[in-house]
Amino acid sequence: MASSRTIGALSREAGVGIETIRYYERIGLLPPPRRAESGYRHYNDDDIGRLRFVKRGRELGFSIDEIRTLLQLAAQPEQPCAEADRLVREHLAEVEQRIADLSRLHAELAGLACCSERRASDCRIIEALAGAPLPHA
Amino acid sequence: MASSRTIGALSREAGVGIETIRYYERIGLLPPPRRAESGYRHYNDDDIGRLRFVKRGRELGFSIDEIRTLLQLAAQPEQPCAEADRLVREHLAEVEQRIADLSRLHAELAGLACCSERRASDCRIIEALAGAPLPHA
DNA sequence: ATTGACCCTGTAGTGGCTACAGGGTCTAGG
DNA sequence: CCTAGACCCTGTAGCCACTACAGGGTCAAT
Repeated sequence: MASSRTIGALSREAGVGIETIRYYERIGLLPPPRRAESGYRHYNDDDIGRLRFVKRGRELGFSIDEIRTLLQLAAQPEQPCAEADRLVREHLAEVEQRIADLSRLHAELAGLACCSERRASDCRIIEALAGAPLPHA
Repeated sequence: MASSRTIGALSREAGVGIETIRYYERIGLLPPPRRAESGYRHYNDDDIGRLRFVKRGRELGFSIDEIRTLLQLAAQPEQPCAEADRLVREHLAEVEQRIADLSRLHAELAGLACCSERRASDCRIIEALAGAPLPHA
């Protein structure tokens, strides 16, 4: 019930690296925690919650700035959350775009991987990169 | 037939930014070109080819170091191209992994975007980030 | 008293560009 | 011949989100 922990314990509990936690504090994403006389940081349960929120946001692909906004929204429970919704939709569109890009990429790469036995002069990979005809065998 | 162009012309022909071309030269990805007395860089047709090769490689998602390797392979036409093939297959696996990751992400985000009219205190987005129960409505 | 795990600050590096600042050069029009 | 404006040069710093030190201090157990 002490609910006070050093940065190492917080790191393990939240699954976020120590250096990353200090970085988040430096950029103002996490508030400066209480300090012991030694100068050691000490975190309480709210701090874990906040850090987990940040971690989850990063896993969902939000930028630090977007997470900053989401944290502010979370702290104002009376405000409507249209802003959060907008962020999510925007992000969703970006993810869809990236999936589409990667799928095209995948098709292109899949068409290349097949020439281990040839010499580089005939290599379809090299040809494709060089912009050679590549008449589809 | 002069086949000599300044960096600006090369930039337009290859579709690569001027600053990026100078950056590629600085890191040794492109060889230093001939210089006019004024100090201006002048590029020939081989240089466009090489730069286009690099551009295409980047578009296919290869790292600068991978492109360095591919360029070396392309310059040794008698070598078998197993190495190029390995690079492509490795890269293909990474792309597949990223598509899978993004697809999971997409599903998660899609499940969140739907609460514009609520207040932040009930917002499923905020809840999901905070690790709240989220009992699926 | 010592060991070793932990913590501190501050700085520099990563990748792949991109954006200046502060200058020099070249060319077309007047 | 002069000037405006487009182009080029070098060198450095910034971007994102960390990550990795270096060089020190603290704490708990033995």
